[in-house]
Amino acid sequence: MKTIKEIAEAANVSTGTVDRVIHNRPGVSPKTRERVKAVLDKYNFQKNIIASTLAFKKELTIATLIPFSNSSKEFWNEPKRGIIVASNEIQKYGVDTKHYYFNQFSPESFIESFNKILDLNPNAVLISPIFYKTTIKLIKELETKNIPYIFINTDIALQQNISFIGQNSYQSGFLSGKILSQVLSEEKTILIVRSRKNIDSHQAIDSRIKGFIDYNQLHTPSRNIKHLTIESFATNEIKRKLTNEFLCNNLIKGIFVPSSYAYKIANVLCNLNLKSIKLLGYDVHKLNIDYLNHEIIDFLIEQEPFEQGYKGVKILFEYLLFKKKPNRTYNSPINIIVKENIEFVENHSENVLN
Amino acid sequence: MKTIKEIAEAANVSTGTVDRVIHNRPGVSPKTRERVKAVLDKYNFQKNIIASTLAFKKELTIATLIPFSNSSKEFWNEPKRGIIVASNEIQKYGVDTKHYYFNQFSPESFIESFNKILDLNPNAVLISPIFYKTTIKLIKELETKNIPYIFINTDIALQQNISFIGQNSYQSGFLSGKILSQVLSEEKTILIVRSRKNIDSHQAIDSRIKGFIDYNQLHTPSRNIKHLTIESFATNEIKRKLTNEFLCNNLIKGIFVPSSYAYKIANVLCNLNLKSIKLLGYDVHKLNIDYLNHEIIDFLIEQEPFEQGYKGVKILFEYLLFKKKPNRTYNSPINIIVKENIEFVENHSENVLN
DNA sequence: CTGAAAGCGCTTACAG
DNA sequence: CTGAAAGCGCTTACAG
Repeated sequence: MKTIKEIAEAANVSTGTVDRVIHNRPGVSPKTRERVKAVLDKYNFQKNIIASTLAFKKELTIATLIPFSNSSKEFWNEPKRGIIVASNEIQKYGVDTKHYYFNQFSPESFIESFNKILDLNPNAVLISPIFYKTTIKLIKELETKNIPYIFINTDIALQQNISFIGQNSYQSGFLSGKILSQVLSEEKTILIVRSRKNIDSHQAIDSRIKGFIDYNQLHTPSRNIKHLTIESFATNEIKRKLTNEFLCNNLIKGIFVPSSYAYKIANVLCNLNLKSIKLLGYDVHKLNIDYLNHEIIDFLIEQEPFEQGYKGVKILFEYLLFKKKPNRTYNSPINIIVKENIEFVENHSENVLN
Repeated sequence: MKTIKEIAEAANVSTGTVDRVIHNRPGVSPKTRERVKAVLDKYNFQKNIIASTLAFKKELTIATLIPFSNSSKEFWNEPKRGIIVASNEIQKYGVDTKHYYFNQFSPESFIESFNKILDLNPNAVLISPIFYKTTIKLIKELETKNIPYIFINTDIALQQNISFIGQNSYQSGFLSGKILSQVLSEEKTILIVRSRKNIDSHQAIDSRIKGFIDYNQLHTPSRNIKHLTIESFATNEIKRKLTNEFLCNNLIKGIFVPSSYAYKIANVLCNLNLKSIKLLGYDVHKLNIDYLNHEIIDFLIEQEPFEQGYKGVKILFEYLLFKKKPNRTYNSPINIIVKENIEFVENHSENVLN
């Protein structure tokens, strides 16, 4: 491995000039630039990143923006933990991180935090773009400022984000359709429960439902699928509406909840003593885990949210420091979690490297 | 963050002395040592690892020892890839890696490669200790030389390995029991197929079978479970023996293969036109994937083998450079893979960060 | 036992 | 446009 000094000697210039060429900085005559480039290429020069970060004193800053979680029981606590762990790792290499949060049910709070990031003027941004229209509008600011950004968890097509890390929602719904079809014969009815809140914000929910329905149309076409929309996830409302459903239709043997709120349904099923209903939901967090362990919730679909946060920060870090171009998409796995493997869900407990 | 220079000033010594104290090197009077330590503690000094690795020119070497894989289709190709990716990452920080392989059916080849590692005299070793007795014997050499080592994939209790990364085999068998029980009612017979080859080497296989049987005893106690042992995984032998089984016992509706060779059984099931048999095996590799996509294999249990190799190297790296003590055990997840989520298995395709 | 100084491979004012 | 030199924060011979 050649050093800058050796390159400089070979090209008959000073190390300062080599540095200018390597980083495409101005102040080098075209002729010299070409000569140095040729030597650089000849030896396939790779700069020593250790020496580089030691000498480079300007701090790099990465900003992150995800929904806040009130407690470790919630879904968003995992991406948050991934972000924090990655941040601690890259701190050693002189990269600073600032974390911003927003209320996942309030576009206004998203805007507010986003503006703080614009004021900070970081070198790169990680965003969970839950609000479609709001994001589209705000993201332009990053683009005019030439700040690279990455999306996690939710993707928004046609943006200039350098990468996306998250699950293929349609396919996860399709898989959910298969799982319930394996345990419920075709004459059993399945109920899909969603909330209005979700309708406004998460496109992911739509895709999950579409995948679920498509699976059934393909493989169990005669299955009856019913839909239930609730205003919120308030226990009373769920209880009343579910009771109605079961009175009208006692063929319902399975429930598909395409959001992280399966535990709310599970709670009501316990109440109504309907524990044999097969219940499939999304996301591994404390509230869901409790019902999974009692097999009120039978299946959870998991997407390694810790990894989404962790990988997102790491990708930005390598992009900034090593100019490493990431893939356009990193698909999170679609993991099937049941009582018997919940204990080993990645990074769920203290199973963390750093 | 204080620097060594600042600590030196505060303690009224030179930076060399501070360095000696930090690294517990000899040549410092007890009195001075205490004084410096006090200042170090007072400011909670953390050394700048960047500057440290730049100045530290002695190369660190990590050796790895896993079964070789002839092609990217085999299981061991994934831990190998994880090891390579991690090795490339830590190369930047001046850590060298040497990779050794052995034939997973030949203890002799294990010994041969192990001896090469002893000759190399590396700073740390990653091992997949497939052969119980052989490992026990050889590992002592590492201990007398005071070389730290880590196990991946297979654990051997009571050794001085600093960490183990792998799946809980018993629990994975228990989960397999549940999966087949969900899709096969209790009166259906299940066949467990294992090979002699495995009996000699893998304790993991025993644990998987035990877990599988325990689940059934607990939840479907009246289920009939049959055992079939084959000498090798030669197609002809499998075909003959399976034919016998199905002639004698046409209640067999499920097969549990507690190794990565489910594709060999799948091949024969295709031949015999017994595609409706539910077949569950282990490990995601090309040969199994093909049968999973055609739903001849219905389920595969996966353990994120890429991650085992990757994490193993990273843990040794952090142990050597930052003196970071790893957990005793990192449990690999027990992932359920079916046709509908195979595409998104972690790191399966080019879904890799580095 | 202790310190002064050179050096690791880059980056960055500064001078010309 | 270009180079000489100082400096990033450690580590390591070397001298005393």
